[in-house]
Amino acid sequence: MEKGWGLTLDNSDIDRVGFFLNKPAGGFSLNTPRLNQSKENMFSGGQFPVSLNNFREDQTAAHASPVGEVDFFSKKPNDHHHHLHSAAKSGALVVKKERSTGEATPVNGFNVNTGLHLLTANTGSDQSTVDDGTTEDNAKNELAQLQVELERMNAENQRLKGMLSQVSNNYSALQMHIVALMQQQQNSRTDSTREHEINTEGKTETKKREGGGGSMVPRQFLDLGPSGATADTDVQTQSSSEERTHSESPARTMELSKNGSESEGWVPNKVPKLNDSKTADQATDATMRKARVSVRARSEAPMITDGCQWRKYGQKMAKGNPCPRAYYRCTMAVGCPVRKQVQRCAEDRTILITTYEGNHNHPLPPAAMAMASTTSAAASTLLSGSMSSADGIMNPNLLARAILPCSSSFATISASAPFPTVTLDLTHSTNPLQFQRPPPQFPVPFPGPPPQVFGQALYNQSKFSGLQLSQEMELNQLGHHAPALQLHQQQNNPSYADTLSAATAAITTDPNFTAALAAAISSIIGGTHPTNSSNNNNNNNSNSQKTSSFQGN
DNA sequence: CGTCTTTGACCTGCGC
DNA sequence: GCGCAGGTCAAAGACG
Repeated sequence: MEKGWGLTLDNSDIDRVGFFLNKPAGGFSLNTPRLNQSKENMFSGGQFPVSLNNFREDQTAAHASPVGEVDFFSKKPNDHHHHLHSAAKSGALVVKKERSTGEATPVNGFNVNTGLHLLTANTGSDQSTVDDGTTEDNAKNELAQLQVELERMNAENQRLKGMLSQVSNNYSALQMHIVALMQQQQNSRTDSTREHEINTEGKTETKKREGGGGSMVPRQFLDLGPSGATADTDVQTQSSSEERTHSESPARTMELSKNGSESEGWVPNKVPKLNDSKTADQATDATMRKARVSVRARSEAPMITDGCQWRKYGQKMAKGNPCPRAYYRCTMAVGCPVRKQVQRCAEDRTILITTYEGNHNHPLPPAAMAMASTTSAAASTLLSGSMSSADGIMNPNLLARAILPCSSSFATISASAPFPTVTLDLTHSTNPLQFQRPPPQFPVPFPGPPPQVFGQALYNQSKFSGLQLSQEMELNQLGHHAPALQLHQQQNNPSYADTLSAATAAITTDPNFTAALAAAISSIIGGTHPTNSSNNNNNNNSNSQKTSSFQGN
């Protein structure tokens, strides 16, 4: 099994990345390194920057000096009066009114701040006439109330955090969907042109499209992933899929071989084990494995730890690379179709190229959730971005936009491969202009908002890549107002930019962080549906059974 | 003893 | 048809 890997992809890292880099949009500022269950972290995260921070400070002060507080009430009546009066002047009177009207104290910063003033605002010289006995009880009650409020706010904060995450997920999914729909619309307008392209590039493509559902090839994947697209897979497309696979392979493989970096990845040119005896369902299983996600990251370890259990089932010497290519399959469940290939880069052997394929058909531990959603999410989103035709293959640029709205410096779509492949390159230095890697085959502009972790971390770099203008333009085109807000935040808020810079530096210098980011990116590709694996499980349950013979070793 | 890795053999598709 | 390359299988060995 995996042991001693240098890269780890655990959820904590993902969360750290995600919240640190991405979440502040929408007024929230979840820049706490770890938003776990710690109350202090919860509040210091700044979700309620004014009221809660003050509240915590107040409470801390109250706890830190309880004696002084007691002395204040019992031994120094003058001061007592003085403080109470000051507090009343600064708003303590409101607290008393609230208590007099009921137990349900509204949670807002004003009230909390009022409590603070009660304890700290003692600079005045006025005398108070408030009753001592009731005041002491009130203070204790108030403290208890504040503690209750604190707990309640914690719960609320947790709930909001979850809601925010859900909203982010939904937003990403909707964004993908919009892009897909727009592309579909555009495809219908440029159908004739595309036909010409298809005839030019793929000698058998047109024939396949004519032959029974060939145009729906990408749609086959829609039920495989979590993108939320309607599951429209039918058996008709499966045969055509296989047919396409075989017929497209030569030209695309040759084209791919021209790209040095891409050729190092996993570029299969055939569907494994699809013979005549295979059923249509098995063909479906094969097609679901077409879309791939390739991650390039620097690591001295032989393999990145992504939370899943893998079993090595083969190793081969690939042409053009002195480093052997290792083949792994997921062993977390019998019949899980997910496989991955690990190979070191020929030019730079510190770079580890990990290519994932397929969807898990089993629940996954949290640590594996990020990378687990990679393949299925990439597959589904990748292909849902080109729903109605083979444009996902023929027009990789559009496809890339649908999948990875990010800088071309980090993500590329290899449409020359027989199957669409998302390549995430996380090996670059902090200076985005110093990319040693050969230019990506299909640059991926930044059409949409910086999605979650990936976006904000890379968006900063995309600025230097000269892509910002097009990004903004497409932002407007897509009507992504929230991302536009993020953009302005980034531009107008120096601290925000500093945060991004620091994050970028951390990402590019820390291998673990890079790996974590890779996992996060992979999750985001498909909208980061928490139930991704379970969805896939549902979608692939039949597959797992059908492929038992295929997997059964 | 069970699990995993290693590694040579085998299968398949493709180009010539 | 043959050779090449990618991918997979499965027996043998290693390991805990």
